[in-house]
Amino acid sequence: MQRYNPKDIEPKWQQRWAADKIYQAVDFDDKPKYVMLTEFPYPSGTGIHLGHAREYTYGDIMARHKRMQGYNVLYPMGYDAFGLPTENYAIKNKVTPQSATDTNVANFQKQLEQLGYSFDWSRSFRTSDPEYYRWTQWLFLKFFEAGLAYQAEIAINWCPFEKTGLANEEVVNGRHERCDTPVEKKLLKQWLLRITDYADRLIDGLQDVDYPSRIADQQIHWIGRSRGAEVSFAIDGHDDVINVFTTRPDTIFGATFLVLAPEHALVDDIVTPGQKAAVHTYVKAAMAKSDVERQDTDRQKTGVFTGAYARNPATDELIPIWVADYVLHGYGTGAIMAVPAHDERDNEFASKFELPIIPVVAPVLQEYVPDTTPRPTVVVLARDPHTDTYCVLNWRENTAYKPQGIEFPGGGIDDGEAPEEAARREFSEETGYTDITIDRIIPASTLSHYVSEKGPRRAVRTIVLATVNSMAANGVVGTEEYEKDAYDIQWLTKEQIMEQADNQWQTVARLAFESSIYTGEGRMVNSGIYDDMTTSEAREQIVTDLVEKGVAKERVTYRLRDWVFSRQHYWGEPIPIIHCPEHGAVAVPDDQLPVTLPPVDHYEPTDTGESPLAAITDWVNTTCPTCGGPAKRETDTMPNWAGSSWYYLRYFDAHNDQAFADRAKLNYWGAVDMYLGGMEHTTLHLLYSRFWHQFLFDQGLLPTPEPYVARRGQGIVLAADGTKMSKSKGNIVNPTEVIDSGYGADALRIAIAFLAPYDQTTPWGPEGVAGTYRFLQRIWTLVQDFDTSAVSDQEPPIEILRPLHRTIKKVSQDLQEMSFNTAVASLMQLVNDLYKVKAEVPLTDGVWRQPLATLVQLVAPYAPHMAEELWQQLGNEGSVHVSAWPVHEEKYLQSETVTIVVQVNGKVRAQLKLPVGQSEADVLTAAQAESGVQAQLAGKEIKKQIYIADKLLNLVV
RNA sequence: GGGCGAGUGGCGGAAUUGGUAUACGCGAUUGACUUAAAAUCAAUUGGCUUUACGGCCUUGAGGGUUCGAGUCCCUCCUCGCCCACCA
Repeated sequence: MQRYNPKDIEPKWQQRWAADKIYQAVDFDDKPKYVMLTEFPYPSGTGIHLGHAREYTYGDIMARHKRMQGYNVLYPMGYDAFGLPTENYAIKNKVTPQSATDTNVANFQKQLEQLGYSFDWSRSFRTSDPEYYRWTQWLFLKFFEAGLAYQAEIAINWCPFEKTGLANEEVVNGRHERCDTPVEKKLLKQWLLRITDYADRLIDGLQDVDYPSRIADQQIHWIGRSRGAEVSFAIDGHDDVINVFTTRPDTIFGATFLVLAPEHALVDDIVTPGQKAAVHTYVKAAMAKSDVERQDTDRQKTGVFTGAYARNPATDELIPIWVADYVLHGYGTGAIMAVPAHDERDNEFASKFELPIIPVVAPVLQEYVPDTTPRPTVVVLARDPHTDTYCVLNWRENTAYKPQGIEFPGGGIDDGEAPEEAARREFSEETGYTDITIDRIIPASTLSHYVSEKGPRRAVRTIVLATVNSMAANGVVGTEEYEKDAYDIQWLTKEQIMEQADNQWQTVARLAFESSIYTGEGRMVNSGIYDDMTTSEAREQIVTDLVEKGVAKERVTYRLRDWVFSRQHYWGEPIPIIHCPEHGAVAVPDDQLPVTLPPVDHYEPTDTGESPLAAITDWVNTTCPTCGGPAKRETDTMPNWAGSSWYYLRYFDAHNDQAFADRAKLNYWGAVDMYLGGMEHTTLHLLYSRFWHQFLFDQGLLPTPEPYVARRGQGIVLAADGTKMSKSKGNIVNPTEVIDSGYGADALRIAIAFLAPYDQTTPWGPEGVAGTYRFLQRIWTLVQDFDTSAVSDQEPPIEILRPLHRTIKKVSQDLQEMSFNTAVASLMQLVNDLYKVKAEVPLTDGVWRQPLATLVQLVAPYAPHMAEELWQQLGNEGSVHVSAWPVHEEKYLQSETVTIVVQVNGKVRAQLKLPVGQSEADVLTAAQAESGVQAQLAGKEIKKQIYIADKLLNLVV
């Protein structure tokens, strides 16, 4: 008998599999194809970590399962080798990036092979191979030819640490996502890709693919499509107009001022002489601020008046034009109409600079009666400062017009009366208190309907906040007949009010207490002919009317910006463009691709915003492909995301030197069937590669509109203490060390699979591997104890077949759902069951042969080395990894007896082991015979019984 | 501040989608083997209570629907991730 020693077994089979090429995918095979893709790694100097192992182990399990199910599986692997980390590593270690990449890739390769993954290594490549980036450059030129790659001098995000421009997607909270350096603005001539042209396609395409809603939602949100209107405001005494974008044209009657971004082109034109200095100072200061400073939402609003006015096209009133940095230059038109009553930012700004606030949308608090005349009313929230309580009327019982419970005092505003006067009058009439100070008025802030003696009526309520100065009261409580003795005056805290008030009064209280402004839907007030319309009706009608007047158009805007595609670094694909004084930017012709990186001594980035390539004059100076005259090469390189935007396509035809991939092979392999990767790439790599793919599809270069049929994101592996693994904390788990410590790759793979659901972030318990190693050993022992020479023509007993087939079913189902942890649990359960059976049926009996072989097949995707070894020991031909996946038979799952749970009043009182298919009456009789049930039924009458066949009987007494 | 997700033993986590809560593993305890330890095998392991049979409680907190709720509904608390002045 051999001991289970992974150190012997694992390298042996790794070599054998490579020699036999059993994992090589076959182009144009008759079997159905399946492309299992995991994100290729960046070959850093630190080697692979547990996060890589988790991703590739899941992918490998699925790939192996599909292969055994008879698919022509392509499970490829390569290296995303261009980019700053390698360049930095090379600078630090005084080597070239090329040789640093060679070293790191060799290290990665060794580690990945050690884990026994079934990659088809024959299709591997690095994005930094000239044979590969030749095609990255070729594809870039397709964008260039289509006008989707363009140069522009814009203020871009600049990372001062890595000395390069960045894409919008690489900036998180104003910092570079990779190195956490605060990002600066820098005016540079940049290459950009027009990803915004694909904004709609990138959203709509998500309907045809199987992505988790989390990922799809995040992409949709990132693209940020808003439908609204662009409205022109005429500048007073000026020929120009200011265009603003708004999603709420219904609120235009409440637009009391305009705000321009500091960068807005019209700022200089419209500023009045008196304001020139102030505006200039403000704009200069705003430009100098970093993104971190400008995006700090805790910061107070700042701004300055331009002295100019514009005419609100709805009200025809003149409204002031301000400049403020809370309006972003890059979004919409860089100018807004401010509606301080219904937008929190505008409200904050208006409050600070004392600009008028006019509410135009009122929330509808109660069932609404539109065909009655609205009646202006006040509602008074009067506070006693000594007790911090508010005065309410508590109605004693339901009357014809008032429900029982609390409300705030108040009533109708008489003709010619100001809201403030009405508030004083009503409050004193209803409560007897007379000495109050009015603090704040929230005009026309809610709409509701009520029933009076005159029938249903409608109230537009103005909320009045007041302070009670003295508790002296005149004793008059209610002047109307129906009010007399009908309510009590109470003083309640905010909390008590929120607890006791109905929805209507709660909303009133919330508006008053939180001074929150209403941003939701409702009905129009203070909006001329649009009054009483719902906000959505008004939205449509106002836009229609403004379009007719020629001052507005419907418009869609996006949060997404064009992709800044230039990097000022050495270690990337040179952008294949030649600048000619005569012909401008000219594409490098096909036959001159690739534009290779020149070997250089110094490739440190510069502070000037120029690539280090610019200093290599030999390389830079060239001739124009169009006229042959002297010209210069583009010296910027592509971002790290370029090579990874199409790499999966190259696996379909990795060594083609005539095309990025052969069309027939692209047609055969089609789209990636399952793409597993990290959540952090959702708005970067995943979005970028969908963009490239959609564009290439439109160019007729690809057969499918979307690159990935399905996408899943694996969770992060944390350190044992629940914190993130990091180099600085020294708590990184190295997969190689786990393997070398004696547990082997198989035990590690199962520990990963068993850890948690695949998409869950979870801590790594180092003891887990000890447990899975033990599990493997138990399987190993079963096969060692089996007499491999024993034969039997008998069918194995049902005690073996039932758990076996139950497990085949469960494991197959779980693999389908990627529930790897429960699949492993059920395999462990099976082994436990078999250990019990071996006491009855000795392992020397030949009936064990088939069940053991099946067990080995079931664990093969998880523990490929041990499974292969045992498969051979059991005398099977060929590799277990190309054997046919077992299929369960229902007949073995059926049992003659079932356990029926007996509940009394929903509590379990007994369990009955009964033959299948008993009648309800028989089950009841059997249940009543149980002592535990009898005790509960004693002296009681069964009122109701619920019976679920072969499962449960619940008696209600 | 907004969006999404999650709270189950000492720990990682199960639960057929409304029907025996705590599968499987780790850890712990005990026994067998051993001079001993490791390894292995066998057993116990949610809490309180009872000599025992048993009883009571338990899925973040509180309420609701139901014969029956970890699962559905409402209110609240906590944590994680993503986004964050996007008009």
